[in-house]
Amino acid sequence: MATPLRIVEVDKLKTACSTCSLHELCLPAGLSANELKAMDRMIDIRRSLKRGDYVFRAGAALHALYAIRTGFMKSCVLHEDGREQVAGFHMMGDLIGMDAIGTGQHLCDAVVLEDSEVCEIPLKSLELLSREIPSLQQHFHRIMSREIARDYGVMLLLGSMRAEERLAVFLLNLSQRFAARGYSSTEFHLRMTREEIGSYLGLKLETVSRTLSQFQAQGLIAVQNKHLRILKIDSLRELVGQHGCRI
Amino acid sequence: MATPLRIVEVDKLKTACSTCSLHELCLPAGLSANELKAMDRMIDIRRSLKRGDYVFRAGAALHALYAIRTGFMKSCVLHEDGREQVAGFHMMGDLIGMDAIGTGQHLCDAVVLEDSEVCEIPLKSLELLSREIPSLQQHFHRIMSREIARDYGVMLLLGSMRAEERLAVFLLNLSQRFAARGYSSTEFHLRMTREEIGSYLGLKLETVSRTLSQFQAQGLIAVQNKHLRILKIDSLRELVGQHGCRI
DNA sequence: CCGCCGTTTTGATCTGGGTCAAAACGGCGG
DNA sequence: CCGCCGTTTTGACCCAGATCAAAACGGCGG
Repeated sequence: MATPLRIVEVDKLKTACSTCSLHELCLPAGLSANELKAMDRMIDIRRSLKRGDYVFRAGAALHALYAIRTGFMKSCVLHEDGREQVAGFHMMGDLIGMDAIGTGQHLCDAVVLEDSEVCEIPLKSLELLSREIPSLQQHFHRIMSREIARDYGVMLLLGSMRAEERLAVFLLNLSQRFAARGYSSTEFHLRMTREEIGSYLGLKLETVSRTLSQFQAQGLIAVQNKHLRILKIDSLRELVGQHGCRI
Repeated sequence: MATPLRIVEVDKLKTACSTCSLHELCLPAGLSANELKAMDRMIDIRRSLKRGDYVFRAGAALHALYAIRTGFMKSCVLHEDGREQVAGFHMMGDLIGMDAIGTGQHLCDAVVLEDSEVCEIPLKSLELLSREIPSLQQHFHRIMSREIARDYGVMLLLGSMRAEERLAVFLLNLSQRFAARGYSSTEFHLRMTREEIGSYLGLKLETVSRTLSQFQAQGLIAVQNKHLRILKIDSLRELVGQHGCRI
């Protein structure tokens, strides 16, 4: 919170979607070889970011959307009094910055939690290209829609789940996203602090800590500091299912 | 909750964006006369809906997006156990159904709270036309983005505001939306029950009722049943500002 | 016009999670 | 390798809002 945060450092590097291992997960998913080349021409800046950097800040003008190549970040909306509400955690393959298209101004900070690389996608170019490539257009719409769907899930969580359910949903979501990226679904590092988890889930850090300890005592997980292992994923699912949701 | 809900009744009526009084608020905002005519060809079904009807239901396949011509509705995601979480309230000029583009399936119910008319916008046609009309493409993107931005606001509300702040935000938001549609910003009918307000705000209906009574006792508003008058809008704004947010 | 049923209000009491406090941990810079 | 500072854990206590209960209201169908 009180750590000094550097303004983003720009390393202009040539990027190529066509050679990127994420291109089946990221924006160009499903494009032909030729279409990928067109994407390559559009995305020509890659930025390297260090922990604590901002990708963009609330209030700043929208320059581009950002596709995450590697790393981990959070986006958070800020209270006037300095408190923050984490609106999401983002990892490789995710596209961020879409909140700014409506007004031309970002409404949240995007803060790097683990050294990252992002590809800059100028909105104008994306619009231009998606007029020419229907499957890109469709995929972009799907990505925005999925963000809306995710947000509905978070509302459900914040609006009507108890602390244990929230934590279980959070862990299952991380697990599933790591799995989709080829990592272990049962063992991973939490890149964020208990306070950031709490902010995301509408809980205080003490409650997050206590609930994790409780899950550990119940044999559902093993945590030590940021290292987490899911031992009984089905029990976690049941925990959510009991008073859970259908999404 | 236990009221029997009819499956939507379809009245196929010819619609024309070019003659619709909402076209500066709705999807075709900013289009030329010729472009409006193209929109007219795309939207050829208008549906009349009665209180209690569903525009679409969670799990149903996406057929079209719906632009609200008149009326009022809520969208809600459902728990397995039957409880519901209201994700939003929608009124004329709003576009609903965008949550379904990602998966092709709706993930919430859209329930009519006040007799309504909606225009069906087939997604395929919208995609086709927005490839031809850049300003339509841009406006559609802005609308999706604004939905994301709205969702972030709701997360902030649910994640870190107290009951009074939540209610104040809710009333101010309704006020502002009615004003944008040419209605009074200080006097309007609440189309939803206390329970639905509570669900949206992550509160119980008793808390909503108590907090409204409290606002009334403080002279901030006058409520009788569903009729609401805002007496001191600035005091409401302050209430939010104190521990409030910057969006 | 009456009766019924869903909605709203208000009161009394309870509790999940917040708050305050302090100790233990752990990673990084020197 | 040590010391420091941010993070995490755990305990004790508190309170905003939930829950339970019941009365008042109001609109609609007969």
